[in-house]
Amino acid sequence: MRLLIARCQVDYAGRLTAHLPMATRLILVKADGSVSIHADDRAYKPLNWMSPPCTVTVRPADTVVAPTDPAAAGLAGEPLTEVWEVKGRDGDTLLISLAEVLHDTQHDLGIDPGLQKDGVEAHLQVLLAAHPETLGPGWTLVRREYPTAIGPVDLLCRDAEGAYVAVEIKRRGEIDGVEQLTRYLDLLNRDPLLGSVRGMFAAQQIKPQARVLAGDRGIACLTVDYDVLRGTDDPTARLF
Amino acid sequence: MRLLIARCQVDYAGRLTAHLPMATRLILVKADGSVSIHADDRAYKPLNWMSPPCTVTVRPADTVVAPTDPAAAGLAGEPLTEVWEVKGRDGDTLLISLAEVLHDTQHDLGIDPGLQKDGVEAHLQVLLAAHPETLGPGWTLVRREYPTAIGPVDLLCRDAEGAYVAVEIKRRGEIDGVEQLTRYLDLLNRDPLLGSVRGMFAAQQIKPQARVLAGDRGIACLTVDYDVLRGTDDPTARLF
DNA sequence: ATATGCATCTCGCAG
DNA sequence: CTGCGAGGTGCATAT
Repeated sequence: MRLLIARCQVDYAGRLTAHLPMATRLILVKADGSVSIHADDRAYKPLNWMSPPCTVTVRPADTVVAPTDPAAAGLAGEPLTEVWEVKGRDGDTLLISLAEVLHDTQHDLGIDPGLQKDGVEAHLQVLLAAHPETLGPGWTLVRREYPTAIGPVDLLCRDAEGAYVAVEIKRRGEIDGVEQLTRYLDLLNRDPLLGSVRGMFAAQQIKPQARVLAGDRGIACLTVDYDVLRGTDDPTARLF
Repeated sequence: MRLLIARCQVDYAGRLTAHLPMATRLILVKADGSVSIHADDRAYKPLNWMSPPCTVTVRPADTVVAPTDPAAAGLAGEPLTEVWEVKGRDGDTLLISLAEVLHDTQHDLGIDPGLQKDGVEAHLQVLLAAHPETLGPGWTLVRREYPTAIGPVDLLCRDAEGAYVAVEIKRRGEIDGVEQLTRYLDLLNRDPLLGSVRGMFAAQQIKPQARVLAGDRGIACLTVDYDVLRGTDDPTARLF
């Protein structure tokens, strides 16, 4: 990993065109060849970047600064040291015009062992599939990821009376999740083998608007307490 | 901006729990107080991060390594130098356990002048508004951002026969865009002044599923060639 | 390979 | 402040 602190101007041309005026920024060049440019704020998003795979071509500034060169616009005579041309797989380009390099170091990090996650939607689905009685007394699971023409329903269950219920699971229940479940229900209710299929929207938190929309469409809502569900968890059913 | 290269272990607890085993990584501490941890690959996404506003508390390692401390798990006796506790506004925490600092520099970058963009959906809308005949022969524009109770329709047009057409514009046409247009059409068709309003879904690319759903609802689809449209563009209509 | 959906999404805008 | 949509979304998974 190479760390540069430099005065630079950046021009991106690809799915959009974007321009960063000359200023001091951090430039990260990683071992996979990717490049990103960071300002001194925002933890997550770089100002500009090029995802791997990409290639970096470095040229002395005087060979590229020409009247038609986009990098020449707005420089107002500030001398450049180098111009980097970063090319992505889709032909998009990042032109980094370096005026002054204040810091330049290289570091060998090795491969990262990677992130271990817990608590995402997949895990919620596993837990609810293992404990369908959480959804309603006497409920049983038909199957997880029940297939339809427009994608799988998270859970298909039967209630105590044997009627089918399609369950959509989200970490955060919002309006688009209700829309999604509605589409599934439209399809499932055309299947004569299932008969009438009800819907249930299960999430750790459900936003008021989503709850109203669900109610308007006859879809039941259930807020799930992840920690409680986890407490009833069979250790052999764990994802990790 | 502070740049650290360090052997570290990271534990996040918030909207999910996540764990990074001990390894050498880049730690970025920015002027706004935000913290991010990068591996030597991926241009865009950090392994872990804490968005501002957040606070960093640094403590000597021996004051925090206890049997119940999550940072103590898996360390197998590797000596720590410091433990950083980063707390976010929602009570989420990032625990960074530093074992060895290989590089530590500080840099003053100043505020960034910021990014200038061009070519997004707004521009497509401007271009189509200037050339409604692209949508259909003899079509005219009623107005951009035609207001409804649930938000503005991108374009309201009249076709050659004078009938109203609501146009939803996306860069990439997907299923939720069709849902959005459907909601607008439901409302517009209740307005007796407009009479029957048809729908058109215009995008640079339209996904098969979105096309099928649109067809099922009697909504026309149009794929727009941005470059061709741009070629016919009146320069005075440019956004920038 | 493409397509579909999730994300600690982030970010900006409007009500 | 919340909701909603856009993003050069990135990213993993299933097809």
